[in-house]
Amino acid sequence: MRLTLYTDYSLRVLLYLASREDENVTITEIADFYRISRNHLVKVVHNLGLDGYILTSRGRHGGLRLARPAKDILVGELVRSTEPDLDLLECFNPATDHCVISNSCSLKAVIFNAQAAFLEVLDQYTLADMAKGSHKTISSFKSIPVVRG
Amino acid sequence: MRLTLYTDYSLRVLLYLASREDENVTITEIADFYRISRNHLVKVVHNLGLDGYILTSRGRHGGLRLARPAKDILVGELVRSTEPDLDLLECFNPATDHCVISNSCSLKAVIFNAQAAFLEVLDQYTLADMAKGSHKTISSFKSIPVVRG
DNA sequence: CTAAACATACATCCTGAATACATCTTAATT
DNA sequence: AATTAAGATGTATTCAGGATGTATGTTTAG
Repeated sequence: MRLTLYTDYSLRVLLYLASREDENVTITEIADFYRISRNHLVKVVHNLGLDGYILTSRGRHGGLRLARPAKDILVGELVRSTEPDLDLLECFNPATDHCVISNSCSLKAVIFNAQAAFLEVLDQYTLADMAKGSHKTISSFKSIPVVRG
Repeated sequence: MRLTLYTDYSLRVLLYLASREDENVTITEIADFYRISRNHLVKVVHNLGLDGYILTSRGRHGGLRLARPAKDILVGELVRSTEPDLDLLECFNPATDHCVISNSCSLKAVIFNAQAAFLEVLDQYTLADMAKGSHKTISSFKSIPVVRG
């Protein structure tokens, strides 16, 4: 159970852009900052563009910027759109389901509920929340209050 | 973001055993019932034994049975012990963390919170809850009430 | 002693994520 | 018009880990 680097990078790109709202930032700058593969970032950025999260411009002085205000982008929304596979169990998808007790099994519903809770928490935070808190060290993971503004 | 078949099979084995409490059941019987790889199940079962979920006995008339009452086994507990990797982001684990902003990043905490919510839901269900409901078709995934007995 | 069961260690296959590479298109600058 | 700096796009390769298979050992009832 792990999110792909793809989703991780997507979040980081948006986080970076949020800290530079209304500026043009290049892929190279972001890759250098995080010290991650530029090649991989290229695709991440490309798809963020296709999904409408960022505006890209080619040519000299081109680059990226957020297409929407950071406070209007929910973390959960992004995760849903970048994570390639959200089927925690194969029976979530009729096309991949081979379980013989699938249609009388309560396990599926329970795991699905848990996933819904997971995404609900992510939907309580906006990109702006993240960017704001990004320079405050988190001392404990046990309980982080939801703060909006 | 998906659970391994390993976890899936672990849950199914326990579910099967719960429906046959205090009987000895063989790996072959379970593999045949679910029509899944017996070889894979062998390892699943072996580790369920090591983790104290089931009692195994060799030799003729050997087999498996639950080591504890089904009502005392939480789904969340099992998932935690069978899922090989619960690090949703690489920064969750200092050994794999390469993120340069890791110690000032609020993203980690948010994802961690979401995961906690996920596991909390799973902790609201026991194996007995699952087994009981296993012959009742779930009509909708949207909201399943927690029912205890 | 034998057959039926789990125990255990390797070996292999396969998928998909991660990464690299090459080429194209666009747009600002000169 | 040429150059250059940016993203767009498709293909290829690498690699890890999950899924599965094979073989052999060990235990125990009959």
